[in-house]
Amino acid sequence: MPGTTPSRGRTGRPPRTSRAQILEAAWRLIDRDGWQKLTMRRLAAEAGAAPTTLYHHVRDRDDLLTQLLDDYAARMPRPELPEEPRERVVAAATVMHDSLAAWPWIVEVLTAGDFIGDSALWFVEAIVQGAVECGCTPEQAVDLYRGLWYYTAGEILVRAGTARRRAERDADEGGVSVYDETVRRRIADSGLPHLSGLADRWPGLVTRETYPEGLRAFVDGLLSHARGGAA
Amino acid sequence: MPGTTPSRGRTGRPPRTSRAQILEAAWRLIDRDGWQKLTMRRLAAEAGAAPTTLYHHVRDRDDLLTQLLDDYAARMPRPELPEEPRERVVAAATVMHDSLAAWPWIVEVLTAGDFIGDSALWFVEAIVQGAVECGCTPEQAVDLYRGLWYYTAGEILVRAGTARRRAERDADEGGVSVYDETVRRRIADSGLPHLSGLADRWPGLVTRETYPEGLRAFVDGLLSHARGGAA
DNA sequence: ACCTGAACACCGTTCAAGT
DNA sequence: ACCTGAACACCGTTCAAGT
Repeated sequence: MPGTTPSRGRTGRPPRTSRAQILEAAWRLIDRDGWQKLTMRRLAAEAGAAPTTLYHHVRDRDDLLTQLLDDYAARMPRPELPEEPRERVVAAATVMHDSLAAWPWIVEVLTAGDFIGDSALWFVEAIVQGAVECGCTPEQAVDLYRGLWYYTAGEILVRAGTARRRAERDADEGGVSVYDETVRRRIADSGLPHLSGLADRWPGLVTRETYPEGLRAFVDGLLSHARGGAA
Repeated sequence: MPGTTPSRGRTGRPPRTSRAQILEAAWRLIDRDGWQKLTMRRLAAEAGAAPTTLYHHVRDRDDLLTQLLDDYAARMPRPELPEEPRERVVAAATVMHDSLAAWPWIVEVLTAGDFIGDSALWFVEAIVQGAVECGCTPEQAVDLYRGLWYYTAGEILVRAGTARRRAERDADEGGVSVYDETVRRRIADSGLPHLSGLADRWPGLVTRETYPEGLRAFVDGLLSHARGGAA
């Protein structure tokens, strides 16, 4: 659906390429073809401009990705968070996770490209605040945030990779997953007692959604260590 | 140092390109120029062959990366692990982390490309075994492994990205880190009370090595949840 | 069998030239 | 100002042809 944001005062003149139009075309392209297909040349075609025109609005490809990131961060939901500090931490991390899981490529850009968008700093604040209210020192609160971010980013990247791989390898076939069967056999043939015993159930076990449980376990562990629970 | 592994029975004949020679050249290239520079064409040049020759030994670029992965996995240290099951889990995860942190690109390939190499399955086994001996069900043990892997992969990817970014942006400058100063100011100007209060210390706080502490906290949290510690 | 050059269909980016 | 075509220096991969 092009032209969702109408250009005001449209005349007969050739359309000028605006920053907003470029970002709009980029989202359209990502939606339709996946973010791997977001190249400067394809984006230019989608926006109806010459490839070189883009360089009047973005410094380079990295800058484009950063702008897309900020655009997305500005759209992220900002729900009311629970008063209770531990629940506040869990809720903030969950929002962060769910927002990013919808667009795993954002995390790839985040880790490879630039810093988190300013408008997404609020949940860092929420997590640090919750941790401090739970009795953490500022250092411990930042460590807690970092741990949760590593866990969250890793979960999204690993699961997105697995999902893509399964989809690619099973694209031709119908019915049973060739990918799952390959993995099952490798586990079964590993000669490792615990793994091979679980081989038949492995594909099911590793696709279960376990982020929320892991998050709560991690938060509890980090808070109890901060309170002196560690050796 | 080319030709570390001498080709047996060298004659006057033009050297045949072997799988081992290709992998050797690939490691040399990665060591020297970074893994981003590992292209088929550059690899061919490094190996002293035509680009097209590579396709006799690898199916495509993905296959090359998978072979490099297996090559690396086969070299990973396999230390004796502690008897005590909780320490066994921690030790196995630490080996996994330290091995991969030396070559963060491996994790990128792992998440984007193919499954973990067969020869690296032993520490999955070690973690699952330790968890079971701690009283976990097989499901819980696999969940625990997955959680630790997400945390580990995320830590490596995020920190490698930050380090590379800082290095790139500070390449020209000497002395004070421009990158650190940029981040400091963004935190300070965020208007978020806890974050802006920490702005001056932020660069130091987020570069600290906290993997080991986070790991122990996560393991404790997961084990205590598995024992019914959760709500 | 093993290797190759030429070719195809792409990239990101620069820059002088057009309006 | 804003946009462009031509060009540069790359990619991964295929394929018919050479030895």
